[in-house]
Amino acid sequence: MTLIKVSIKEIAKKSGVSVSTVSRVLNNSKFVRDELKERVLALVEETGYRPNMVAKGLVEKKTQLIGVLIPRISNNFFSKLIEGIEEISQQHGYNILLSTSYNDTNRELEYLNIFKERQLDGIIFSVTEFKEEYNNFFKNAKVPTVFLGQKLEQQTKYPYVTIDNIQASYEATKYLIERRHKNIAIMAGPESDMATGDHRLQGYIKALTEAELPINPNWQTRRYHTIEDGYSAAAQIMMGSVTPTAIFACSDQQALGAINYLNENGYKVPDDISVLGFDDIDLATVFRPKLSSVKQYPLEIGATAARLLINQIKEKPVEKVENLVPYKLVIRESTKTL
Amino acid sequence: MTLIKVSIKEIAKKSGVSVSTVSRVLNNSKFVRDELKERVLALVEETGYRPNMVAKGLVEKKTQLIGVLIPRISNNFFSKLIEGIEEISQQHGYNILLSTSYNDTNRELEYLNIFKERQLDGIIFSVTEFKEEYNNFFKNAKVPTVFLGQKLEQQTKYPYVTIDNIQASYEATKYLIERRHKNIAIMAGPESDMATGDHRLQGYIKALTEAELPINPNWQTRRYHTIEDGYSAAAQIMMGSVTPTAIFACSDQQALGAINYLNENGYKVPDDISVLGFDDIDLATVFRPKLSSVKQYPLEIGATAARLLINQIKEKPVEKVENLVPYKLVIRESTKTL
DNA sequence: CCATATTAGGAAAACGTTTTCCTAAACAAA
DNA sequence: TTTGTTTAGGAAAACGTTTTCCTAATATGG
Repeated sequence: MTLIKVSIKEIAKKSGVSVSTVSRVLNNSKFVRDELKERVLALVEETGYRPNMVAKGLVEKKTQLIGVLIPRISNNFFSKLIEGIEEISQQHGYNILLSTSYNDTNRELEYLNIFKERQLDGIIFSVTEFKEEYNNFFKNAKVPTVFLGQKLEQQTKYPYVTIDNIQASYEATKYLIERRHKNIAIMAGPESDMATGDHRLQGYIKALTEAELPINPNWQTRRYHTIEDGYSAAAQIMMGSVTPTAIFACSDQQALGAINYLNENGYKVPDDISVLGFDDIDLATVFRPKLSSVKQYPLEIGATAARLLINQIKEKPVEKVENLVPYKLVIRESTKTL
Repeated sequence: MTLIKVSIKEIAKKSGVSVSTVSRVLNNSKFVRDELKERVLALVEETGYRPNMVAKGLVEKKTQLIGVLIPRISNNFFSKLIEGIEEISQQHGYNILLSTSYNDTNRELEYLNIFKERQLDGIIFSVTEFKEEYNNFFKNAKVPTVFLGQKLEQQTKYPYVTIDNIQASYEATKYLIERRHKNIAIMAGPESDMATGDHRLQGYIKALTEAELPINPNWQTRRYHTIEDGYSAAAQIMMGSVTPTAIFACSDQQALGAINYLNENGYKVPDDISVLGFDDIDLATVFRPKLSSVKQYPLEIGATAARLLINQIKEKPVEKVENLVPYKLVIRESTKTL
């Protein structure tokens, strides 16, 4: 801010009191006569003076700033997450410094170092993959931190918030099984993504195993959560001689890509094949057929993370390391009973 | 950051040089002997020392931080915008402080004041409506600023970046006219939104006028850019005795809502009625019919804004106040020739 | 009325940097 | 030699706050 000339000194001089007194008035200490208080306040009003938070931060050793590190912002799940984080943070007087990594390790580490240099009060870090390099940072810098999506390996002291991906996927698969599907494919997240890759795959396998259904590796794909990858994953799955009657896509993006592929290749959804998505994006209900999906509440996840972080910053004890946010299976038109 | 103990003083003491020398080494001034330089650098490496940017900011009077104020982040247009801003900012060593206002004036002003207190180096402000209150702030604080979407009233000194909404809407409407549509409705943004409300409406009227087509107020709605509002706007438009053969929706959200309404009420898109959207969201191609739309490049808009802002911060002269980013009419399946 | 406790408010230190101002050494020029 | 000019690097000021440490004045208790 180039031209914020007025400092606490001016206010002090013009109102004929000391700098300390102005500070006391501003931080409403009770030990100031009403007369002086009014004189100071009048000048603050008149000049439009606002305390310099950089200076304040330097002496108080806190910046009221929290760093949010996510893979990318233009993914609606993450932007809702941010919305939740921002809302709670703002209520508690914190602002957020936004950083996106595109899952690039160097960029992640770079931002973590920037967070350190900038003396941020806390970090919310969305991790998709265990990377050795993280541990090094968190071992040295004792910053209040909340992880999103999953915990960091061996990092038991920091809380994390996520949905129970294994259980959610288990329930979703079980739902399909209960609707008499026996040949169920899964389109999981990429290998690098533990939560939406490994974990959801685990839940799927658990449900199939429990129901004593065969597990067919040809019906498992690991791809990115994009429409294109959903499309190609569906193509791969439908290539075999035996085709599944249901596909469980681990994101709505993939589900939509899959439905596109299926429609283009003469399969009717859900008559020939059911498709179940994950996330329940806003647009799930405007598609035809309306998409069945495992609904997540990213706003709630973000808000929870922010609350946990602020508690840590205020040095309240960490109550729970694992914080699970609910999810909900929403059945619409893209799945049917066999 | 609670436990970043090591400061420049420690480094100075341990390496047996003065604080000034350490600072000089860190900012690679040439007037330091190689021997000392190496000693200092070794200690920096060993201790993992990182300069405190808060202190640095205080003396240098710059924070390397830019404030971004947008209506909401969970709208894909804005999150892409941020992506563009972040990319450029990061390349130039700036971080971004993210603030969302939900178009609430008080919240906007609150954030502007926070930007001031935090001594931000610059502001990118997405404005949808002219509000008197803004001028007051920008009159007093001479901060580098770039406006997004449109200029601030009478605020000629600050650059703004946007697409030419009037022209884009004019061309879109003209396209429909050329396809022999004579009865064309428009679903514009809310009254409060100049750019996607007023401006696009103006372009539409201009095209109709030029083609000497009648302008029917019953075929103009002003609603929010949501699926629901698109749905109800379509309902309103289709209520009259004469129905249009084409609807120009000023957002894809509204277009999708409209298509939903139309489908549910027995109209086929595009056979009975054409629908043209705006924005060209990622999902435009996965809908059936694939959505025709006026494509915007929010990433480019964000990047441009960031570049303009950084130029201002570096005190380069403002070259152009109005900065127009291209758009493109993308015709797919939801519009057809009569 | 005196001793003591409380209150009001100023001076100055502290926060962690950069930068200005010096001084001393080294070197070049006369 | 002497003088002047670079160069290297330390001491200290400055940035704008909060907070600690004082001191003086006032209030309280016996």
